[in-house]
Amino acid sequence: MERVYIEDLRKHIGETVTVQGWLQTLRDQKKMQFLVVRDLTGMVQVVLEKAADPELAATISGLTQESNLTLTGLVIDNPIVKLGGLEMQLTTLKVEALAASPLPFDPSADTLPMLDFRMDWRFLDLRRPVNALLFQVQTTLEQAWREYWLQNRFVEIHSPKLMGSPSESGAELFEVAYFERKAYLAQSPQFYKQMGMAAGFDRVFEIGPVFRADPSFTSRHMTEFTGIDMEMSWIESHEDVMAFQERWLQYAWQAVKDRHGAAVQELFGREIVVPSVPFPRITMKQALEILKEEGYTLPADKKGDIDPGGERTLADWVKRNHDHEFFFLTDWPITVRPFYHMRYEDQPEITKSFDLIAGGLEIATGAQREHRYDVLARQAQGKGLGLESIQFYLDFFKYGCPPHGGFGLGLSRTLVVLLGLNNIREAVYLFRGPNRLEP
RNA sequence: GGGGGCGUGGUGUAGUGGUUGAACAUGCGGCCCUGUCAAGGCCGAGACCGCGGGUUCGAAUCCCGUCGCUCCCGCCA
Repeated sequence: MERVYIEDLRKHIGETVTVQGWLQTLRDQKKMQFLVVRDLTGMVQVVLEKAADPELAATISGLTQESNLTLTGLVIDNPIVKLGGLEMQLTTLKVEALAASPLPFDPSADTLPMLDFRMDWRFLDLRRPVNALLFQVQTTLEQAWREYWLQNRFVEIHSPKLMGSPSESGAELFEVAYFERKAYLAQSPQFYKQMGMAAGFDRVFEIGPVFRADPSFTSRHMTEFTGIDMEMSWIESHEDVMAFQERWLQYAWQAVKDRHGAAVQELFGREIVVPSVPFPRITMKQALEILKEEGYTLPADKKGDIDPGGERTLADWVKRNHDHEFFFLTDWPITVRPFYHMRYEDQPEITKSFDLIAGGLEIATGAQREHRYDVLARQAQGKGLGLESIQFYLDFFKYGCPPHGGFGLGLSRTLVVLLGLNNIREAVYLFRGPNRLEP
């Protein structure tokens, strides 16, 4: 018999159907047995009058919580049942897998173990409906982004994650044994997505893993995460990139609201607010003035950078003055930006760059790139980089590469902001950090 | 890499020097009751209080070390 999803049971009142799922609760009474079965779409009460089938009743008595069941029975409307006002009268049951007991923890309990313990048993943690929803939201996000890219003539690329030489800085790269020599895990597809511009692809995007060997112990860092990267040609400035990004984000927020708005409200207690465009833009110069007015003192050694506390203060200011959850922080000084960011002709100390701050969290960084070979080489040297190690990259710009720019955005950080989570480890399938390589 | 906090039955917590034979909730096992529904009732098993050392007549409780977790800063997505 074909499987019916629990959320569709009401369409089958009076029919005998099969559902498959997990035993969440068993109430084994003297004459009756009640099973609460959960699948990805919901929960249903299944009943058996023990006298009607003593053998089946005995099987049910031996079931453990979270066992996998295939159940067939008659769906009946029953307003007395608190769970959806219907129930299934069991006729046959197949135990697909009996769960060991006791469980390390009960995924349906009110009080949850601490995050680190749940990560040890992530597959149990992911059985919680709230987590199933989180990954459905993630799927919708990625689909919407892809739709928007495809509507705008983007091409998807998959760049290598093994690299022969430390490229940008070298400090934050993982080293791996590669036959007789060393290789490095890519900490960004930056160079390779720019190659797509030199290749004449005009616009490319990539969704892929990114590795950072930073020993960071915070609620927003991981050593491996999924990067959302794009690059577009023939732009006039980083403003074109921001204008694209805000509409691209707006489109995805709308898709999540349309498809999961009600569920997110119910399980995360959060309303999805589709942001208006354009997002507010604040230059670094303005930001420093705002922080001064707000009475926020930056640490002395910031060299024109803004710390997370400053970013949150600015986010509050934007919320108050523009009623917006997002803002672009633009025009960063060259001291805190990589060599490939383009600089203003009339302000050589300032880059045509931006960060996107959402809910006080930095979720993306972008810029117009320097596409002129000579200027790029000079800027690299100015940063103290040896040209030999990046010659393959510089070559991209030697034989005609159009003006271009792009951004990199963190997938899990975006989910943190979208769903109002307090730790990035809640937002990722399996967390990787300095002390976490398992499971 | 720097700083703060925490570490008690499976899980979440209480207890901060002596009526502690370490408590409570939940989970687990057994029994009872019941068309139940976050079910209810009774009984039971389960921790030598992360680990090592020290102070003290006496340490889960104080001190030192160590390991683990966590948050903040730095760095970034």
